Amino acid sequence: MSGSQGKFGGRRTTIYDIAQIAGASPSAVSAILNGSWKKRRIAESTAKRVIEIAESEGYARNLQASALRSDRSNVIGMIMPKYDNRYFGAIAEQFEAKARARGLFPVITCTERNPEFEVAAAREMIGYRVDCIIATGATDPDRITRTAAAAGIRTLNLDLPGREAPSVISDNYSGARDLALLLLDKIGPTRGPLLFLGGRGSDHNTAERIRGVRDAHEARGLVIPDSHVLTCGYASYKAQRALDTLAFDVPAALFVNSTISLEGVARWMRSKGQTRPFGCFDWDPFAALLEENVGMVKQDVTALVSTIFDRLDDPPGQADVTQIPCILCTE
Amino acid sequence: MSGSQGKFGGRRTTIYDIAQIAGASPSAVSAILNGSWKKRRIAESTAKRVIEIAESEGYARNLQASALRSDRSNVIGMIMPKYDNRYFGAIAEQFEAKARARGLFPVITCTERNPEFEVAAAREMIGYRVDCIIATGATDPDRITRTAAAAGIRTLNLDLPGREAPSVISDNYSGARDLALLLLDKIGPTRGPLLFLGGRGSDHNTAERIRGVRDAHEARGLVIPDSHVLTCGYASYKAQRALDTLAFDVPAALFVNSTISLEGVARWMRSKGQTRPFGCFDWDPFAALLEENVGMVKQDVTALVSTIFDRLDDPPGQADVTQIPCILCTE
DNA sequence: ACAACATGCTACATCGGTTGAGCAACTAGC
DNA sequence: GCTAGTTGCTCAACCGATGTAGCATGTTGT
Repeated sequence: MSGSQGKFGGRRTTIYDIAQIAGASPSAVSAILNGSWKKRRIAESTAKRVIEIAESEGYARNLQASALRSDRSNVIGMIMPKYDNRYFGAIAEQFEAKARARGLFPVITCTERNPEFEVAAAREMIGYRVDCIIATGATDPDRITRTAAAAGIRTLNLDLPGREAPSVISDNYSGARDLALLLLDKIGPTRGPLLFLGGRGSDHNTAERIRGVRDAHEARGLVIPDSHVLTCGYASYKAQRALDTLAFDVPAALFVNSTISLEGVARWMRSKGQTRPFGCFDWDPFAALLEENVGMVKQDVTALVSTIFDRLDDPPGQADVTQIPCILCTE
Repeated sequence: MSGSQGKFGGRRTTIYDIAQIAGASPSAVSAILNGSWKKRRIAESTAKRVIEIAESEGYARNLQASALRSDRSNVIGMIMPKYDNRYFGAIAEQFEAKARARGLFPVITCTERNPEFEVAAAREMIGYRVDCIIATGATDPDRITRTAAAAGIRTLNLDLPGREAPSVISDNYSGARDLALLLLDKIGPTRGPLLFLGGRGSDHNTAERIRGVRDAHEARGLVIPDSHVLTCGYASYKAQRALDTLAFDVPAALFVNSTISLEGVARWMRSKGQTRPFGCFDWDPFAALLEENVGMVKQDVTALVSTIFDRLDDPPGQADVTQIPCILCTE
């Protein structure tokens, strides 16, 4: 009853098998089963017969062979850093849904924020002759673009921009400025400046968010000193350690650059018995419920992903950046 | 500067191109570039020369062609329900890491807990001739197994067991029993029974967890009536609605069957201004920090995934179930 | 000097679809 | 009756990599 079926994989059904059974030629069967039969003037009766046989034989088209011959794999690849937060999880789900809706097979691979893995993953995808690669939150998107371009494969950047391919990203500046204003107004003008925590100083989004936070301070007649900008990386333990080893008192409120860093902040608050109102540039349903939460900036994943799929159609050779507004979630 | 490289994909380099440049035959180049050249008596000098040319030409082996010819795709597929929680996110990451460590290319696809999508995804993977499919948390794993078996592809079940392929799952019974005992002891014997909330009554894991919760009650001289077992599904709004429309007072403590359901519980507590200690069979770093949290059962993802990869090696035709102990996280 | 063997390669059929070219058979038009 | 056009199919050359069978050489043994 188990592990039955043709012993060792008992050779899969091919178009030749079906052609034989149907008394037709392999070409006809191929055309019928890939849908191009109407253009090839094949009688509807033949098509019906072949389709029925294919179904009853459990035929599954060999997509490797198909892609090899037609030079269109119908696979779309996505490279992303992690699956461990709601933002990237939501992107993955949306990406799959949208890809399928377009008749493409989605392949996602996660590269742990390691530029070497990013290029390795791109190479692998090139090997499978994907039609397009979307680099999400890539550390070095342009390197991916160049690697892929050498094989004639186009790339698009999501979440973090590159200079050599079109990018779709959030409006980090405005989102961060609005959240910082909210925080500053919450604690009152005399208790600033905020502490900015998390992310990489070298990455575009973090830089833009810092700019937003800076301008928010200025708008309230404050200045955020460099000592208050801790771009300690994304890992949660790094944020916790940064707070633990801070040379001055932890400021009255925190601007946290991702939920991952926020994990470290929350652990710091627990372990020290301290508490600070915070805002976070990122969203998580449970983090939103924490007492100390003042507001979270949720990136508009649906808009980001549908915009990137729109870009899929337009001619290659561009490298513009599209910014999508964020959603500020308070309470 | 952008979109350069051979106009429209300017034909990718093949072994024939390299053979020509190196003054060797395509067979030699093939053998050299796929590593089998040592067995094929090819001079090291030739190998070095070819490898250098391949590198400088940016050669990427066409894995479609390779798989077609050799009938080994080196692709391993995973079907999973969602990416929207830490459990599945962690499984995805571990799966990718382990697959890569074995030289396999991981492909994950998410099916929204829809049995039709599950089979469609399996078919697609069969089309790509994956070497193996791992069905994670599948609604109907046996249907996937049968579909794949018809094409000579083996499957393994993770998280939810099937009857027709080997399964690796958590020890749901013990985990749930321990957590229920913790909750009952927390609120004291007179304030039971608990309310069990979330999941599908039809799924094996939920049934086992209910059995554990039942036995925990019994061990404390209590009985949990059927009215207190609300398997309302996984979506968070369903849990919230179930609490909103409860015909009796919400019990003193809640046993929540997943973090997704817990989102609904947390929202209910906020919206009603009510509060209840809860335990959750699932783990999330922020949920763990909620005031009302008594304990969370964390499934041992590392053990689950490495065990499933061990099963990959043993002979087909089995359908045993391996249970992995859970980790109870308190505080 | 010649068999016996090792060394380093090449030729070619093959995997399973795809697709342009082309061929019968039949119908319509004049 | 003959050409032109349509319909319904088949032929065969691919796509790029793989691996078996085999063919020149060079080396050793007697």
